[in-house]
Amino acid sequence: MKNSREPDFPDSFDYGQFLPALAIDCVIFGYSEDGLKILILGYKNTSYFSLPGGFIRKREAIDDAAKRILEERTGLKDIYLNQFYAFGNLERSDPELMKMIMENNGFTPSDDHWLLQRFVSLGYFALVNYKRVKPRPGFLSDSCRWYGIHELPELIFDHAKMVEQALEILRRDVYSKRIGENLLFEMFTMGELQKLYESILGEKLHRTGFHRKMMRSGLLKRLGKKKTGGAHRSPYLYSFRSDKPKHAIS
Amino acid sequence: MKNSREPDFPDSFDYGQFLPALAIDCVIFGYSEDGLKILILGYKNTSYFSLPGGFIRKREAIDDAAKRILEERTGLKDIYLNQFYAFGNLERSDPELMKMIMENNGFTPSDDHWLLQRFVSLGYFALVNYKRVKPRPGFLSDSCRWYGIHELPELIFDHAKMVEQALEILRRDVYSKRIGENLLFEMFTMGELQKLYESILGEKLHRTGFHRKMMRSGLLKRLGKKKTGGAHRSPYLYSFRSDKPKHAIS
DNA sequence: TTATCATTGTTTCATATCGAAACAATGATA
DNA sequence: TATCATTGTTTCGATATGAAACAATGATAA
Repeated sequence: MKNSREPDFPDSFDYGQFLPALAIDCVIFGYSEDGLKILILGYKNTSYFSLPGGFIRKREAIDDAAKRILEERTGLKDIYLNQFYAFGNLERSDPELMKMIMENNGFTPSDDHWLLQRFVSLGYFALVNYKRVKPRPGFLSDSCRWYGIHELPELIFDHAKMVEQALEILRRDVYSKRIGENLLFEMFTMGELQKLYESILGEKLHRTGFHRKMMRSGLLKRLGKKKTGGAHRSPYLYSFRSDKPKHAIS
Repeated sequence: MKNSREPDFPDSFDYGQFLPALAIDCVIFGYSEDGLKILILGYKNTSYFSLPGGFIRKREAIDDAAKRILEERTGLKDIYLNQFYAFGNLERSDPELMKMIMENNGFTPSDDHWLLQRFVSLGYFALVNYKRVKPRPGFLSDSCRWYGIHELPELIFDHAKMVEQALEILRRDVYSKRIGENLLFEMFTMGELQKLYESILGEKLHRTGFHRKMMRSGLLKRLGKKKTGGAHRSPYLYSFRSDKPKHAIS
Protein backbone atom coordinates (compact mmCIF):
# COMPACT_ATOMS: atom_id res chain seq x y z
CA MET A 1 0.00 0.00 0.00
CA LYS A 2 1.19 3.39 -0.95
CA ASN A 3 1.55 5.96 1.79
CA SER A 4 -0.13 9.17 0.71
CA ARG A 5 2.72 11.20 2.16
CA GLU A 6 5.06 10.01 -0.53
CA PRO A 7 5.29 12.34 -3.47
CA ASP A 8 2.77 11.09 -5.99
CA PHE A 9 4.85 10.91 -9.12
CA PRO A 10 8.60 11.21 -8.58
CA ASP A 11 10.74 10.98 -11.67
CA SER A 12 11.54 7.36 -11.13
CA PHE A 13 7.92 6.55 -10.42
CA ASP A 14 6.53 3.22 -11.56
CA TYR A 15 3.79 4.27 -13.93
CA GLY A 16 3.39 0.61 -14.81
CA GLN A 17 1.22 0.11 -11.75
CA PHE A 18 -1.58 2.06 -13.45
CA LEU A 19 -3.93 1.35 -16.31
CA PRO A 20 -2.49 3.23 -19.27
CA ALA A 21 -4.40 5.81 -21.25
CA LEU A 22 -7.06 6.13 -18.58
CA ALA A 23 -7.26 8.92 -16.00
CA ILE A 24 -9.68 10.31 -13.48
CA ASP A 25 -10.41 13.98 -12.93
CA CYS A 26 -12.42 15.27 -10.01
CA VAL A 27 -14.59 18.32 -9.66
CA ILE A 28 -14.60 18.79 -5.91
CA PHE A 29 -17.34 21.10 -4.75
CA GLY A 30 -17.24 22.92 -1.46
CA TYR A 31 -19.43 25.62 -0.04
CA SER A 32 -19.00 28.56 2.28
CA GLU A 33 -21.09 31.64 2.84
CA ASP A 34 -19.65 33.37 -0.19
CA GLY A 35 -20.81 30.58 -2.45
CA LEU A 36 -19.96 27.37 -4.23
CA LYS A 37 -16.28 26.63 -4.72
CA ILE A 38 -14.09 24.15 -6.52
CA LEU A 39 -10.73 22.79 -5.45
CA ILE A 40 -8.08 23.61 -8.05
CA LEU A 41 -4.42 22.70 -8.37
CA GLY A 42 -1.79 25.12 -9.62
CA TYR A 43 1.27 23.78 -11.40
CA LYS A 44 4.64 24.82 -10.07
CA ASN A 45 6.41 27.69 -11.83
CA THR A 46 3.59 28.09 -14.34
CA SER A 47 0.31 29.93 -14.60
CA TYR A 48 -1.56 26.74 -15.40
CA PHE A 49 -4.28 25.18 -13.31
CA SER A 50 -6.10 21.90 -13.35
CA LEU A 51 -8.64 19.75 -11.60
CA PRO A 52 -7.28 17.22 -9.12
CA GLY A 53 -6.75 13.99 -10.95
CA GLY A 54 -4.96 10.71 -10.95
CA PHE A 55 -4.76 7.25 -12.38
CA ILE A 56 -6.28 3.84 -11.79
CA ARG A 57 -4.27 0.97 -10.41
CA LYS A 58 -4.30 -2.24 -12.35
CA ARG A 59 -6.27 -4.02 -9.66
CA GLU A 60 -8.41 -1.17 -8.44
CA ALA A 61 -12.05 -0.39 -9.18
CA ILE A 62 -12.54 2.98 -10.81
CA ASP A 63 -14.76 4.19 -7.96
CA ASP A 64 -12.06 3.21 -5.48
CA ALA A 65 -9.49 5.08 -7.52
CA ALA A 66 -11.66 8.17 -7.42
CA LYS A 67 -12.04 7.84 -3.65
CA ARG A 68 -8.29 7.45 -3.24
CA ILE A 69 -7.54 10.47 -5.39
CA LEU A 70 -10.02 12.52 -3.42
CA GLU A 71 -8.54 11.44 -0.16
CA GLU A 72 -5.05 12.29 -1.38
CA ARG A 73 -6.08 15.90 -2.09
CA THR A 74 -8.57 16.52 0.70
CA GLY A 75 -7.78 14.08 3.48
CA LEU A 76 -11.45 13.07 3.51
CA LYS A 77 -13.04 9.66 3.27
CA ASP A 78 -16.67 8.68 2.79
CA ILE A 79 -17.70 11.60 0.65
CA TYR A 80 -20.47 12.09 -1.86
CA LEU A 81 -19.11 10.90 -5.18
CA ASN A 82 -20.74 10.85 -8.59
CA GLN A 83 -19.25 9.59 -11.82
CA PHE A 84 -20.74 11.85 -14.45
CA TYR A 85 -19.02 11.45 -17.83
CA ALA A 86 -16.09 10.02 -19.74
CA PHE A 87 -14.09 12.53 -21.74
CA GLY A 88 -12.27 11.06 -24.69
CA ASN A 89 -11.98 13.18 -27.78
CA LEU A 90 -8.58 13.69 -29.38
CA GLU A 91 -8.32 17.44 -28.92
CA ARG A 92 -8.43 17.13 -25.15
CA SER A 93 -4.86 15.86 -24.99
CA ASP A 94 -2.08 18.38 -25.22
CA PRO A 95 1.31 16.69 -24.81
CA GLU A 96 3.19 19.92 -25.54
CA LEU A 97 1.50 21.66 -22.64
CA MET A 98 2.09 18.73 -20.32
CA LYS A 99 5.73 18.58 -21.39
CA MET A 100 6.14 22.26 -20.65
CA ILE A 101 4.60 21.81 -17.21
CA MET A 102 6.99 18.95 -16.50
CA GLU A 103 9.96 20.91 -17.73
CA ASN A 104 9.06 23.78 -15.43
CA ASN A 105 9.36 21.23 -12.64
CA GLY A 106 12.82 20.18 -13.65
CA PHE A 107 11.87 17.08 -15.65
CA THR A 108 12.89 16.49 -19.22
CA PRO A 109 10.48 13.80 -20.41
CA SER A 110 11.08 11.93 -23.63
CA ASP A 111 8.39 12.27 -26.27
CA ASP A 112 6.99 8.87 -25.38
CA HIS A 113 6.84 9.57 -21.65
CA TRP A 114 3.89 7.92 -19.96
CA LEU A 115 2.36 11.23 -18.94
CA LEU A 116 2.43 12.53 -22.51
CA GLN A 117 0.23 9.83 -23.99
CA ARG A 118 -3.35 10.39 -25.00
CA PHE A 119 -5.72 9.89 -22.06
CA VAL A 120 -9.39 9.18 -21.74
CA SER A 121 -10.54 10.70 -18.48
CA LEU A 122 -13.41 9.68 -16.25
CA GLY A 123 -15.10 12.68 -14.68
CA TYR A 124 -16.24 12.41 -11.08
CA PHE A 125 -17.61 15.12 -8.91
CA ALA A 126 -17.59 15.20 -5.13
CA LEU A 127 -19.42 17.21 -2.52
CA VAL A 128 -17.31 17.90 0.53
CA ASN A 129 -17.39 19.98 3.63
CA TYR A 130 -15.28 23.01 2.91
CA LYS A 131 -14.02 23.39 6.47
CA ARG A 132 -13.01 19.78 6.95
CA VAL A 133 -10.78 19.70 3.90
CA LYS A 134 -7.01 19.93 4.26
CA PRO A 135 -5.97 20.79 0.70
CA ARG A 136 -2.76 19.07 -0.33
CA PRO A 137 -0.89 19.87 -3.54
CA GLY A 138 0.42 16.86 -5.42
CA PHE A 139 3.19 16.05 -7.82
CA LEU A 140 3.89 18.95 -10.24
CA SER A 141 1.54 21.24 -8.33
CA ASP A 142 2.44 23.62 -5.56
CA SER A 143 -0.96 25.09 -4.81
CA CYS A 144 -4.25 23.47 -3.94
CA ARG A 145 -6.97 25.89 -3.06
CA TRP A 146 -10.61 26.82 -3.45
CA TYR A 147 -11.91 29.04 -6.20
CA GLY A 148 -15.44 30.40 -6.45
CA ILE A 149 -17.24 28.85 -9.40
CA HIS A 150 -17.37 32.26 -11.04
CA GLU A 151 -13.74 33.04 -10.39
CA LEU A 152 -12.00 29.98 -11.78
CA PRO A 153 -8.56 30.42 -13.27
CA GLU A 154 -7.95 29.17 -16.78
CA LEU A 155 -7.84 25.39 -16.68
CA ILE A 156 -5.84 23.04 -18.86
CA PHE A 157 -7.22 20.61 -21.40
CA ASP A 158 -11.00 20.27 -21.26
CA HIS A 159 -11.23 20.78 -17.52
CA ALA A 160 -13.45 23.84 -17.85
CA LYS A 161 -15.93 21.73 -19.78
CA MET A 162 -15.76 19.11 -17.07
CA VAL A 163 -16.66 21.69 -14.45
CA GLU A 164 -19.54 22.93 -16.54
CA GLN A 165 -20.90 19.45 -17.06
CA ALA A 166 -20.53 18.48 -13.40
CA LEU A 167 -22.44 21.59 -12.41
CA GLU A 168 -25.16 20.71 -14.86
CA ILE A 169 -25.63 17.28 -13.30
CA LEU A 170 -25.50 18.73 -9.81
CA ARG A 171 -28.26 21.14 -10.74
CA ARG A 172 -30.32 18.40 -12.29
CA ASP A 173 -30.16 16.23 -9.18
CA VAL A 174 -30.34 18.90 -6.55
CA TYR A 175 -33.95 18.24 -5.55
CA SER A 176 -33.84 14.46 -5.65
CA LYS A 177 -30.61 13.51 -3.89
CA ARG A 178 -29.03 14.28 -0.56
CA ILE A 179 -27.08 17.16 -1.95
CA GLY A 180 -26.43 19.70 0.74
CA GLU A 181 -25.68 17.17 3.40
CA ASN A 182 -21.99 17.05 2.63
CA LEU A 183 -21.72 20.68 1.60
CA LEU A 184 -23.24 21.97 4.84
CA PHE A 185 -23.07 20.37 8.28
CA GLU A 186 -25.30 17.69 9.74
CA MET A 187 -27.82 20.30 10.84
CA PHE A 188 -28.79 23.52 9.14
CA THR A 189 -31.60 26.02 8.97
CA MET A 190 -33.89 26.34 6.00
CA GLY A 191 -32.35 29.70 5.23
CA GLU A 192 -28.88 28.23 5.08
CA LEU A 193 -30.09 25.45 2.83
CA GLN A 194 -31.81 27.92 0.56
CA LYS A 195 -28.66 30.00 0.19
CA LEU A 196 -26.77 26.87 -0.77
CA TYR A 197 -29.37 25.97 -3.37
CA GLU A 198 -29.32 29.48 -4.78
CA SER A 199 -25.58 29.26 -5.08
CA ILE A 200 -25.78 25.92 -6.89
CA LEU A 201 -28.61 26.89 -9.19
CA GLY A 202 -27.35 30.41 -9.79
CA GLU A 203 -30.70 32.05 -9.17
CA LYS A 204 -32.82 33.50 -6.39
CA LEU A 205 -35.47 31.17 -5.02
CA HIS A 206 -38.77 32.06 -3.45
CA ARG A 207 -38.54 31.52 0.26
CA THR A 208 -41.90 29.99 1.04
CA GLY A 209 -42.04 27.88 -2.09
CA PHE A 210 -38.59 26.49 -1.35
CA HIS A 211 -39.62 25.68 2.19
CA ARG A 212 -42.67 23.72 1.10
CA LYS A 213 -40.89 21.97 -1.72
CA MET A 214 -38.07 20.75 0.47
CA MET A 215 -40.39 19.54 3.19
CA ARG A 216 -42.61 17.78 0.68
CA SER A 217 -39.64 16.11 -1.03
CA GLY A 218 -39.30 13.82 1.98
CA LEU A 219 -35.52 14.28 2.04
CA LEU A 220 -35.50 16.41 5.18
CA LYS A 221 -36.21 15.85 8.81
CA ARG A 222 -37.05 18.67 11.20
CA LEU A 223 -35.19 18.69 14.51
CA GLY A 224 -35.47 20.90 17.63
CA LYS A 225 -35.10 24.62 17.64
CA LYS A 226 -32.02 26.73 17.31
CA LYS A 227 -31.47 29.34 19.95
CA THR A 228 -28.35 31.11 18.77
CA GLY A 229 -28.94 34.81 19.22
CA GLY A 230 -30.70 36.70 16.50
CA ALA A 231 -33.19 39.51 16.86
CA HIS A 232 -35.96 37.48 15.32
CA ARG A 233 -37.81 34.21 15.51
CA SER A 234 -35.46 31.26 15.98
CA PRO A 235 -35.40 28.96 13.01
CA TYR A 236 -35.77 25.19 13.27
CA LEU A 237 -32.83 22.97 12.49
CA TYR A 238 -33.10 20.36 9.76
CA SER A 239 -31.08 17.37 8.61
CA PHE A 240 -31.33 14.88 5.81
CA ARG A 241 -33.32 11.75 6.51
CA SER A 242 -31.03 8.83 7.09
CA ASP A 243 -33.27 6.32 5.30
CA LYS A 244 -32.47 7.78 1.90
CA PRO A 245 -29.29 6.74 0.08
CA LYS A 246 -26.43 8.86 1.33
CA HIS A 247 -24.11 8.75 -1.64
CA ALA A 248 -24.49 8.29 -5.37
CA ILE A 249 -21.77 5.65 -5.10
CA SER A 250 -21.75 3.21 -2.21
CA MET B 1 -8.60 2.27 -42.84
CA LYS B 2 -10.03 -1.02 -41.84
CA ASN B 3 -12.67 -2.51 -44.05
CA SER B 4 -15.57 -3.63 -41.94
CA ARG B 5 -15.93 -6.80 -44.00
CA GLU B 6 -12.70 -8.13 -42.61
CA PRO B 7 -13.17 -10.39 -39.63
CA ASP B 8 -12.87 -8.13 -36.61
CA PHE B 9 -10.35 -10.00 -34.54
CA PRO B 10 -8.55 -12.80 -36.34
CA ASP B 11 -5.99 -14.67 -34.32
CA SER B 12 -3.10 -12.69 -35.72
CA PHE B 13 -4.96 -9.45 -35.22
CA ASP B 14 -2.98 -6.37 -34.22
CA TYR B 15 -4.49 -5.51 -30.87
CA GLY B 16 -1.79 -2.88 -30.54
CA GLN B 17 -3.85 -0.49 -32.64
CA PHE B 18 -6.28 -0.07 -29.73
CA LEU B 19 -6.11 1.62 -26.37
CA PRO B 20 -5.53 -1.17 -23.88
CA ALA B 21 -7.80 -1.88 -20.93
CA LEU B 22 -10.58 0.25 -22.35
CA ALA B 23 -13.63 -1.05 -24.17
CA ILE B 24 -16.99 0.15 -25.37
CA ASP B 25 -20.27 -1.70 -25.01
CA CYS B 26 -23.44 -0.65 -26.73
CA VAL B 27 -27.05 -1.10 -25.74
CA ILE B 28 -28.77 -0.81 -29.12
CA PHE B 29 -32.48 -0.20 -28.76
CA GLY B 30 -34.93 -0.94 -31.53
CA TYR B 31 -38.70 -0.97 -31.58
CA SER B 32 -41.40 -2.85 -33.38
CA GLU B 33 -45.06 -3.34 -32.62
CA ASP B 34 -44.34 -6.07 -30.11
CA GLY B 35 -42.18 -3.75 -28.05
CA LEU B 36 -38.73 -2.48 -27.26
CA LYS B 37 -35.84 -4.70 -28.29
CA ILE B 38 -32.10 -4.89 -27.86
CA LEU B 39 -29.52 -6.20 -30.30
CA ILE B 40 -27.58 -9.09 -28.76
CA LEU B 41 -24.66 -11.18 -29.96
CA GLY B 42 -24.39 -14.90 -29.38
CA TYR B 43 -20.95 -16.48 -29.10
CA LYS B 44 -20.21 -19.40 -31.39
CA ASN B 45 -20.59 -22.88 -29.94
CA THR B 46 -21.59 -21.55 -26.54
CA SER B 47 -24.78 -20.48 -24.79
CA TYR B 48 -23.29 -17.12 -23.90
CA PHE B 49 -24.54 -13.78 -25.09
CA SER B 50 -23.25 -10.25 -24.92
CA LEU B 51 -23.84 -6.67 -25.94
CA PRO B 52 -22.13 -5.52 -29.12
CA GLY B 53 -18.83 -4.02 -28.15
CA GLY B 54 -15.40 -3.09 -29.33
CA PHE B 55 -12.30 -1.13 -28.69
CA ILE B 56 -10.97 2.37 -29.23
CA ARG B 57 -8.22 3.10 -31.72
CA LYS B 58 -5.22 4.97 -30.45
CA ARG B 59 -6.09 8.04 -32.47
CA GLU B 60 -9.84 7.84 -32.34
CA ALA B 61 -12.30 9.80 -30.20
CA ILE B 62 -14.42 7.59 -27.97
CA ASP B 63 -17.64 8.84 -29.57
CA ASP B 64 -16.25 7.98 -32.99
CA ALA B 65 -15.31 4.54 -31.76
CA ALA B 66 -18.87 4.02 -30.54
CA LYS B 67 -20.22 5.13 -33.90
CA ARG B 68 -17.88 2.79 -35.72
CA ILE B 69 -18.82 -0.15 -33.53
CA LEU B 70 -22.48 0.57 -34.09
CA GLU B 71 -22.01 0.78 -37.81
CA GLU B 72 -20.12 -2.50 -37.84
CA ARG B 73 -23.06 -4.32 -36.21
CA THR B 74 -26.00 -2.49 -37.75
CA GLY B 75 -24.81 -0.93 -41.00
CA LEU B 76 -26.26 2.39 -39.83
CA LYS B 77 -24.67 5.81 -39.57
CA ASP B 78 -25.94 8.98 -37.96
CA ILE B 79 -27.85 7.39 -35.13
CA TYR B 80 -28.91 8.62 -31.75
CA LEU B 81 -26.04 7.88 -29.38
CA ASN B 82 -25.72 8.52 -25.69
CA GLN B 83 -22.75 7.78 -23.50
CA PHE B 84 -24.29 6.88 -20.16
CA TYR B 85 -21.75 5.36 -17.76
CA ALA B 86 -18.27 3.90 -17.32
CA PHE B 87 -18.17 0.43 -15.81
CA GLY B 88 -14.97 -0.35 -14.03
CA ASN B 89 -15.17 -2.51 -10.97
CA LEU B 90 -12.95 -5.55 -10.66
CA GLU B 91 -15.66 -8.20 -10.57
CA ARG B 92 -16.87 -7.30 -14.03
CA SER B 93 -13.89 -8.97 -15.69
CA ASP B 94 -14.00 -12.71 -16.10
CA PRO B 95 -10.93 -13.94 -17.99
CA GLU B 96 -11.87 -17.59 -17.47
CA LEU B 97 -15.16 -17.08 -19.22
CA MET B 98 -13.57 -15.15 -22.05
CA LYS B 99 -10.92 -17.82 -22.42
CA MET B 100 -13.60 -20.48 -22.65
CA ILE B 101 -15.44 -18.50 -25.31
CA MET B 102 -12.24 -18.16 -27.30
CA GLU B 103 -11.44 -21.82 -26.95
CA ASN B 104 -14.87 -22.73 -28.26
CA ASN B 105 -13.89 -20.77 -31.34
CA GLY B 106 -10.68 -22.72 -31.85
CA PHE B 107 -8.31 -20.28 -30.17
CA THR B 108 -5.98 -21.18 -27.36
CA PRO B 109 -5.03 -17.84 -25.84
CA SER B 110 -2.16 -17.54 -23.44
CA ASP B 111 -3.01 -16.27 -19.98
CA ASP B 112 -1.74 -12.81 -20.83
CA HIS B 113 -3.69 -12.56 -24.06
CA TRP B 114 -4.88 -9.05 -24.80
CA LEU B 115 -8.54 -10.01 -24.63
CA LEU B 116 -8.12 -11.53 -21.18
CA GLN B 117 -6.94 -8.38 -19.47
CA ARG B 118 -9.08 -6.35 -17.15
CA PHE B 119 -11.20 -3.83 -19.04
CA VAL B 120 -12.98 -0.67 -18.09
CA SER B 121 -15.94 -0.32 -20.40
CA LEU B 122 -17.74 2.80 -21.55
CA GLY B 123 -21.47 2.24 -21.88
CA TYR B 124 -23.27 3.85 -24.81
CA PHE B 125 -26.81 3.35 -25.85
CA ALA B 126 -28.25 3.91 -29.30
CA LEU B 127 -31.73 4.30 -30.70
CA VAL B 128 -32.10 2.83 -34.16
CA ASN B 129 -34.79 2.00 -36.61
CA TYR B 130 -35.45 -1.68 -36.25
CA LYS B 131 -36.30 -2.23 -39.90
CA ARG B 132 -33.28 -0.44 -41.30
CA VAL B 133 -30.78 -2.52 -39.35
CA LYS B 134 -28.85 -5.32 -41.01
CA PRO B 135 -27.53 -7.22 -38.00
CA ARG B 136 -24.02 -8.56 -38.53
CA PRO B 137 -22.32 -10.96 -36.15
CA GLY B 138 -18.68 -10.20 -35.40
CA PHE B 139 -15.60 -12.05 -34.36
CA LEU B 140 -16.36 -14.89 -31.91
CA SER B 141 -20.09 -14.45 -32.44
CA ASP B 142 -22.29 -16.25 -34.91
CA SER B 143 -25.62 -14.66 -34.10
CA CYS B 144 -26.72 -11.06 -33.96
CA ARG B 145 -30.40 -10.59 -33.35
CA TRP B 146 -33.08 -8.69 -31.53
CA TYR B 147 -34.45 -9.72 -28.16
CA GLY B 148 -37.41 -8.15 -26.40
CA ILE B 149 -36.28 -6.30 -23.29
CA HIS B 150 -38.20 -8.78 -21.17
CA GLU B 151 -36.85 -11.81 -22.99
CA LEU B 152 -33.12 -11.20 -22.85
CA PRO B 153 -30.83 -14.22 -22.68
CA GLU B 154 -28.30 -14.39 -19.89
CA LEU B 155 -25.56 -11.90 -20.66
CA ILE B 156 -21.88 -12.13 -19.80
CA PHE B 157 -20.03 -9.91 -17.35
CA ASP B 158 -22.07 -6.94 -16.15
CA HIS B 159 -23.94 -6.50 -19.40
CA ALA B 160 -27.33 -7.02 -17.77
CA LYS B 161 -26.58 -4.16 -15.43
CA MET B 162 -25.59 -2.04 -18.41
CA VAL B 163 -28.93 -2.71 -20.05
CA GLU B 164 -30.76 -1.84 -16.88
CA GLN B 165 -28.88 1.40 -16.47
CA ALA B 166 -29.30 2.41 -20.11
CA LEU B 167 -33.02 1.84 -19.82
CA GLU B 168 -33.10 3.97 -16.70
CA ILE B 169 -31.49 6.90 -18.51
CA LEU B 170 -33.72 6.41 -21.51
CA ARG B 171 -36.76 6.60 -19.25
CA ARG B 172 -35.44 9.66 -17.52
CA ASP B 173 -34.92 11.55 -20.77
CA VAL B 174 -37.92 10.31 -22.68
CA TYR B 175 -39.94 13.51 -22.34
CA SER B 176 -37.12 15.97 -22.92
CA LYS B 177 -35.19 14.61 -25.89
CA ARG B 178 -36.04 13.52 -29.39
CA ILE B 179 -36.43 9.93 -28.39
CA GLY B 180 -38.86 8.20 -30.67
CA GLU B 181 -37.57 9.82 -33.79
CA ASN B 182 -35.04 7.14 -34.50
CA LEU B 183 -37.11 4.31 -33.06
CA LEU B 184 -40.13 5.08 -35.23
CA PHE B 185 -40.14 6.63 -38.69
CA GLU B 186 -40.07 10.29 -39.65
CA MET B 187 -43.84 10.55 -39.29
CA PHE B 188 -46.11 8.80 -36.85
CA THR B 189 -49.50 9.06 -35.22
CA MET B 190 -49.97 9.99 -31.61
CA GLY B 191 -51.20 6.47 -30.93
CA GLU B 192 -48.04 4.94 -32.33
CA LEU B 193 -45.93 7.31 -30.26
CA GLN B 194 -47.89 6.46 -27.15
CA LYS B 195 -47.36 2.73 -27.65
CA LEU B 196 -43.65 3.34 -27.98
CA TYR B 197 -43.59 5.36 -24.78
CA GLU B 198 -45.56 2.71 -22.95
CA SER B 199 -43.06 0.13 -24.09
CA ILE B 200 -40.14 2.24 -22.93
CA LEU B 201 -41.66 3.20 -19.61
CA GLY B 202 -43.20 -0.19 -18.96
CA GLU B 203 -46.60 1.20 -18.03
CA LYS B 204 -49.90 2.20 -19.52
CA LEU B 205 -50.29 5.91 -20.16
CA HIS B 206 -53.46 7.94 -20.23
CA ARG B 207 -54.30 8.81 -23.77
CA THR B 208 -55.46 12.38 -23.44
CA GLY B 209 -52.87 13.35 -20.89
CA PHE B 210 -50.13 11.95 -23.09
CA HIS B 211 -51.46 13.87 -26.07
CA ARG B 212 -51.44 17.17 -24.22
CA LYS B 213 -48.09 16.59 -22.61
CA MET B 214 -46.36 15.78 -25.87
CA MET B 215 -47.87 18.74 -27.65
CA ARG B 216 -46.97 21.06 -24.81
CA SER B 217 -43.41 19.80 -24.67
CA GLY B 218 -42.67 21.59 -27.90
CA LEU B 219 -40.80 18.62 -29.30
CA LEU B 220 -43.48 17.70 -31.84
CA LYS B 221 -44.83 19.23 -34.99
CA ARG B 222 -48.24 18.33 -36.38
CA LEU B 223 -48.39 17.57 -40.10
CA GLY B 224 -51.30 16.87 -42.47
CA LYS B 225 -53.79 14.09 -42.02
CA LYS B 226 -53.40 10.42 -42.59
CA LYS B 227 -55.95 8.73 -44.76
CA THR B 228 -54.96 5.08 -44.56
CA GLY B 229 -58.15 3.11 -44.16
CA GLY B 230 -59.53 2.61 -40.69
CA ALA B 231 -63.13 2.60 -39.63
CA HIS B 232 -62.69 5.66 -37.50
CA ARG B 233 -61.47 9.23 -37.51
CA SER B 234 -58.14 9.60 -39.33
CA PRO B 235 -55.33 10.55 -37.02
CA TYR B 236 -52.94 13.39 -37.70
CA LEU B 237 -49.32 12.64 -38.46
CA TYR B 238 -46.59 14.13 -36.29
CA SER B 239 -42.85 14.50 -36.50
CA PHE B 240 -40.15 15.86 -34.23
CA ARG B 241 -39.33 19.52 -34.65
CA SER B 242 -36.09 19.94 -36.50
CA ASP B 243 -34.93 22.91 -34.45
CA LYS B 244 -34.27 20.77 -31.39
CA PRO B 245 -30.97 18.89 -31.09
CA LYS B 246 -31.26 15.63 -32.97
CA HIS B 247 -28.75 13.55 -31.12
CA ALA B 248 -27.28 13.49 -27.64
CA ILE B 249 -23.87 13.35 -29.33
CA SER B 250 -23.15 15.46 -32.39
C1' DT C 1 -41.72 46.17 31.15
C1' DT C 2 -43.08 47.19 26.66
C1' DA C 3 -42.62 48.41 21.75
C1' DT C 4 -40.07 47.52 17.67
C1' DC C 5 -38.03 44.80 14.20
C1' DA C 6 -36.06 41.15 11.36
C1' DT C 7 -36.62 36.68 10.21
C1' DT C 8 -39.07 32.28 10.09
C1' DG C 9 -43.19 29.33 9.69
C1' DT C 10 -47.91 28.97 7.94
C1' DT C 11 -51.83 29.99 5.20
C1' DT C 12 -54.15 31.72 1.24
C1' DC C 13 -54.94 32.68 -3.60
C1' DA C 14 -54.14 32.45 -8.57
C1' DT C 15 -52.08 29.66 -12.02
C1' DA C 16 -50.19 25.58 -14.42
C1' DT C 17 -50.00 20.59 -14.80
C1' DC C 18 -51.83 16.01 -14.85
C1' DG C 19 -55.09 12.07 -14.28
C1' DA C 20 -59.62 10.97 -15.35
C1' DA C 21 -63.66 11.32 -17.72
C1' DA C 22 -67.02 13.34 -20.82
C1' DC C 23 -67.84 14.97 -25.32
C1' DA C 24 -67.24 15.99 -30.24
C1' DA C 25 -65.34 14.76 -34.82
C1' DT C 26 -64.53 11.64 -38.55
C1' DG C 27 -64.10 8.02 -41.83
C1' DA C 28 -64.94 3.24 -43.00
C1' DT C 29 -68.39 -0.42 -42.82
C1' DA C 30 -72.98 -2.51 -42.56
C1' DT D 1 -78.21 6.39 -43.40
C1' DA D 2 -76.95 4.28 -38.97
C1' DT D 3 -73.27 2.28 -36.44
C1' DC D 4 -68.78 1.98 -34.54
C1' DA D 5 -63.96 2.54 -33.31
C1' DT D 6 -60.60 5.70 -32.77
C1' DT D 7 -58.85 10.40 -32.43
C1' DG D 8 -58.98 15.25 -30.98
C1' DT D 9 -60.80 18.58 -27.59
C1' DT D 10 -62.80 20.21 -23.43
C1' DT D 11 -63.91 19.98 -18.65
C1' DC D 12 -63.38 18.81 -13.77
C1' DG D 13 -60.90 17.73 -9.64
C1' DA D 14 -56.51 16.99 -7.30
C1' DT D 15 -51.95 18.58 -6.77
C1' DA D 16 -47.71 21.51 -7.23
C1' DT D 17 -45.81 26.07 -7.65
C1' DG D 18 -45.19 31.31 -7.61
C1' DA D 19 -46.51 35.17 -5.13
C1' DA D 20 -48.14 37.44 -1.36
C1' DA D 21 -50.33 38.06 3.08
C1' DC D 22 -50.31 36.82 7.80
C1' DA D 23 -48.79 34.94 12.28
C1' DA D 24 -45.08 33.71 15.50
C1' DT D 25 -40.92 34.59 18.03
C1' DG D 26 -36.83 36.16 20.20
C1' DA D 27 -33.42 39.81 20.62
C1' DT D 28 -32.87 44.78 21.04
C1' DA D 29 -34.02 49.41 22.31
C1' DA D 30 -36.95 52.72 24.59
